[in-house]
Amino acid sequence: MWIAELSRQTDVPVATIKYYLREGLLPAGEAVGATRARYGEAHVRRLKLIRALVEAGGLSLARVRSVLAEVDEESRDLHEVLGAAHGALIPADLTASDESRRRVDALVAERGWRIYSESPDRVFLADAIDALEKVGYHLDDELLKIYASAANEVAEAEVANLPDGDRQRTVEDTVLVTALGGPVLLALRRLAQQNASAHRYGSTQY
Amino acid sequence: MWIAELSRQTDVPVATIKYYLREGLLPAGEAVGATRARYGEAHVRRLKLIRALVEAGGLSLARVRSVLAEVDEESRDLHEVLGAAHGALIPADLTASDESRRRVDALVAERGWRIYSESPDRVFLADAIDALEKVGYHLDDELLKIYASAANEVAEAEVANLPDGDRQRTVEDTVLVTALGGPVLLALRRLAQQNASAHRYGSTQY
DNA sequence: AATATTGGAGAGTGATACTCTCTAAAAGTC
DNA sequence: GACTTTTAGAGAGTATCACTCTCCAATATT
Repeated sequence: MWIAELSRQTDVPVATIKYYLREGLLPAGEAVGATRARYGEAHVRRLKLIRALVEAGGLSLARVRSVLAEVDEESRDLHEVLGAAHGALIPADLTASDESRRRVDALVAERGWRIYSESPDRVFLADAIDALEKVGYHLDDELLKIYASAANEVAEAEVANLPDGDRQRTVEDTVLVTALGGPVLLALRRLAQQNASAHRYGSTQY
Repeated sequence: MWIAELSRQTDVPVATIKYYLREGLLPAGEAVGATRARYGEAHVRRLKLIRALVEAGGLSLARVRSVLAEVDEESRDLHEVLGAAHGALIPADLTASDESRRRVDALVAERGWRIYSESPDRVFLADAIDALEKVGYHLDDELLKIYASAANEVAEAEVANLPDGDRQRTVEDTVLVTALGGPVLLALRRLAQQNASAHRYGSTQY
């Protein structure tokens, strides 16, 4: 298919597709002469993945680029790739207090989670805890454990639900579930918070 | 205190404080002569709230502005204000398929959650489900229920943990917990996903 | 009197994600 | 075979966001 058809199938303007090609987010099509290139199903899928991560997942193109680089990484163990793709989903320039890092490490150890010790998510979590403390809200251990157990239930179900497929597909699916499931979970949490606050603070009518 | 002191206490540059004043995110100080104004503890707290929402919560200034408008709304019932402040945390221009809206409504009904029927979170959730479907990943009812139950556990604990305080404080705390607790929950979920995928796909070493 | 700080307003900056314009080459149409 | 349309590729332009800088006259401080 030509670029116009790729644009039609994905609802992404031709100019934007060209921009993604230039930026290396989308592999070039198969050149047919100097001013023509053919695109295939792989391009459709890749383009949908990019748009999903950007629009629904709220990722920057820079972050999408890192994620795609990991998705395409073929030399490593699948589990390693999943970890790396995961890492690419979050900001890289984080600092967190030692106190919070210790709390995170203790939590991971207590739950017996198998996590790379250098996983950026550890630092990210410690940083998020710091942000709460900084604004005067202390996240106590009990609440943290409730978060962890809820997170665990969700994650186990998500990973169990991942369709079997080839390696590329599995990595893509994992990235998608992680990036797009987040908004789902957060929306449900806000709904549940509204319900809980209705019970705590609400008048009778709602 | 003068603006320099406000800047020192909050670690926000004077130029940025002036910008927030101009943008109406921060109320003006008490004018003392033509070129001097005094700021107080309320300004420090407001400024910390803004930075927490922007930096840790990842909100745009426009969204922060709507949230603050709701926080300052004094004429309404507390529970209503909480709902509105909640609504201000999410984008406003959403469209979702009828199919997903129905699934959301059914889920809310099944759980017996007390939610305003026009809550923007319903649409937001339906939209997030659509985004997953669009990319070829079907979120089945069982998984959706697991998300909902995990969200419920977290939300109940969060609301129960909210300190007693005056109305203004309660609204601020709710907004903070909602906005800053999100990253915490998502980070824990990613850690739990890594653990789950270690078990499903992992080699022995990690 | 000399120096420093402030409020206020406008202009400038850097990053991000496109979007538009242009050119020469090629493909399709009559 | 002339004419119209489409394409690849690259550069320039645009819109938004969140600051950040500069300047001024009016105070305060030393």
